[in-house]
Amino acid sequence: MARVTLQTIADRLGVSRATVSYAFSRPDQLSDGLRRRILEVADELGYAGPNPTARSLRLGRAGALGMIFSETLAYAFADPYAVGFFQGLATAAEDAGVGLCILPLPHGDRRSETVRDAVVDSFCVMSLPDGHPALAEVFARKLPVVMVDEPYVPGHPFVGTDEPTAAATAARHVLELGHRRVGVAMVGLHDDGYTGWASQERQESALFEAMRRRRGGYQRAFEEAGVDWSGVPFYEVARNTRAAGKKAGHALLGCDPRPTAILTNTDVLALGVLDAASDLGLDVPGELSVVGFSDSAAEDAGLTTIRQAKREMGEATGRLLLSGAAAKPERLIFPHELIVRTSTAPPPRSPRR
Amino acid sequence: MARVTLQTIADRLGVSRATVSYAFSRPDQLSDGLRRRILEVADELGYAGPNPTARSLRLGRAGALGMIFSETLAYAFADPYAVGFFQGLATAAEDAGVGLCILPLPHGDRRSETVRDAVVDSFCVMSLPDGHPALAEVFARKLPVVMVDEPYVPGHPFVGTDEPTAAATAARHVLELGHRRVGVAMVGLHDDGYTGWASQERQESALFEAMRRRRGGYQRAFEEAGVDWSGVPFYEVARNTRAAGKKAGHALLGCDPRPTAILTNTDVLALGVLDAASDLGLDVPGELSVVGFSDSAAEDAGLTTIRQAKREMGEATGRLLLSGAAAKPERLIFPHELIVRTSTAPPPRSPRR
DNA sequence: TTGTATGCGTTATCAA
DNA sequence: TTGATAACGCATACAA
Repeated sequence: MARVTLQTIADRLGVSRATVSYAFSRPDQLSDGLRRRILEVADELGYAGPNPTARSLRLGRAGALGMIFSETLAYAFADPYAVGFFQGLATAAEDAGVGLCILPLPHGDRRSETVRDAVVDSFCVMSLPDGHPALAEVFARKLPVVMVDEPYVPGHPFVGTDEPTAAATAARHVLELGHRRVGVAMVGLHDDGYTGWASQERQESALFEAMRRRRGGYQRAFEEAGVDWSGVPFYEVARNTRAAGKKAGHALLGCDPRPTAILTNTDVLALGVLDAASDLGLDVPGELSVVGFSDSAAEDAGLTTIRQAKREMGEATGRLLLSGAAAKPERLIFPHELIVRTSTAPPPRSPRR
Repeated sequence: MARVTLQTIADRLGVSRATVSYAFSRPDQLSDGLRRRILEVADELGYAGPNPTARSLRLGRAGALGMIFSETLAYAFADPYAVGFFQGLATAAEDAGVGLCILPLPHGDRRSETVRDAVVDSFCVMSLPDGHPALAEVFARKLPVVMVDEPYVPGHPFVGTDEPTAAATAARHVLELGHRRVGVAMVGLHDDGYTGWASQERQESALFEAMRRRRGGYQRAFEEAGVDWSGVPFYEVARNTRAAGKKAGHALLGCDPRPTAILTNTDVLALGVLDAASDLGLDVPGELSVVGFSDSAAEDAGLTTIRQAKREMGEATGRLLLSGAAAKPERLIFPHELIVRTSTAPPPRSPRR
């Protein structure tokens, strides 16, 4: 009973392969009695049902949507923004009755052909740095692709946020509250593992387009408000974790003069900054204002943040891919919204030193 | 340029299909010049590379691991326990260089053949209620399967927690603190959407094995402590959300006499109970102790809980499936641990009424 | 180093 | 209602 196929069953019953196929895939094309007999024998022989791969080959469809992240999967699933997006994407897949295939990319010197070998009908590519080799592999497959957040490839469908405007909104919020000594903590600019102060040049040459533009939004808001951007302490961290945020917070709060407000490009980082403030006994928002980004972990902590429609973005991406509309190079920019909670307030009148 | 295959390229160059195949899959079997020419023509013709489905059929492997939940995917991704498990599973898939294919199950009257059609080499089945039809569909595929948490199917590999003991540990904790008026809030016993008080009979007939056993652990601890279980108010909710936990909290805290401690079977529910306590102006843990489960959302809130090794469980499941060891009916029970934080304390001396 | 032939397990077409 | 045949696109044993 090594391998039982349609043919095995056909032979056993003295009918043709096609007939057996009908018994499984087109029940209405067969007399009831014969069908029952076929199913019976199939069961008896331990037939596992029509082989999905063969079926897929014949039918020309995989029944699955491929999803690609730049980071390790453990990291991706630890990111509330990504998980939120995921919820939406999964919902779309669910509605269409197709699988959602998460494709790990090789990291370090590990080798892997997942993109080349993935049995999928389309790809969702999220947050890949400029020039990442996986992007070329994806395009080589000549399947529908939707890019999410970054990179934007002209001529291809894209789903994302108006990064500069969203970031500027966050920055303007603290500037309008009256803050003039503002620090910035960002993650996801480069993928070289660097954590520390980032020069203007390093900021501008960020590998990840979305974060690069987000940073540009901060700068623009400062310039429009007539606040000197070059004096803004800018701390970059390598990983989007609370611990990294705390480290950034301590670095920034150690500046002289100490910032009265800190902008971060993720909520997770912002939580870490709050930890640092707490370590130093600083009152938030009395002595320090903190702004997050994406509203993915902000509510309980009372964090002011920029809300993004992560779930809707995921769902839209899925529908684009599954409806075949991904053929057209649509560009879907989802709205964002400043959510003011209790982590921001005007700066103290005479700040402690 | 409808469809370009190996044959198209072979014809164009006047070589055989096999030669072209070699150019892609066995570069060493070919002269460098010919290989380059082939690749060139392939590029020119817009060849997308060897068709993964055909390749998969020929090779007899899919290069993907299938994953099944009982809930909608949006719900699964909102559950921190599931996401934690996922991190581990994804890590294993990543290490093995295979895809992780999430397979939505049909819900409501929706029809879907995802399990039957999934191009995967094995299945991970998580938290399916007893008798769920998807389980039969999975077994019909005759592929390696690992069940996680529930149901346990004798003769098949299983990864889970010692539910009764873990639950008893949680219950014993509050009993040993001196609580005698304890309420219980649980989710995931049935899938009929019911929210409200649950009779003893309804508790015992819970559809989900893990939660049924977890509840049994609570009861056992009470009986061993000589506390009357039948007097324990037991509130059941349909969804694992903070809002549902809050509702349960209000119901339980409305009892007379009011419980001085509440056990919940998820952290998310416990957070909701804390919300309810806050609504009523109850001090935690001064006037009310709360215990969660799984340590998935507990830390910030200072919640006492049972820590489960979700990520390790996911990784172990993946390795079982990917190493081929899933052939043996291994039964991996992962350790749990009571984490005491600041949501539990002895009951008040003379509790308010 | 390259070509030939065959099989992987289905399903669709068309004829009986 | 059922059967024969031809794809689907590829990889491999074997021969040249």
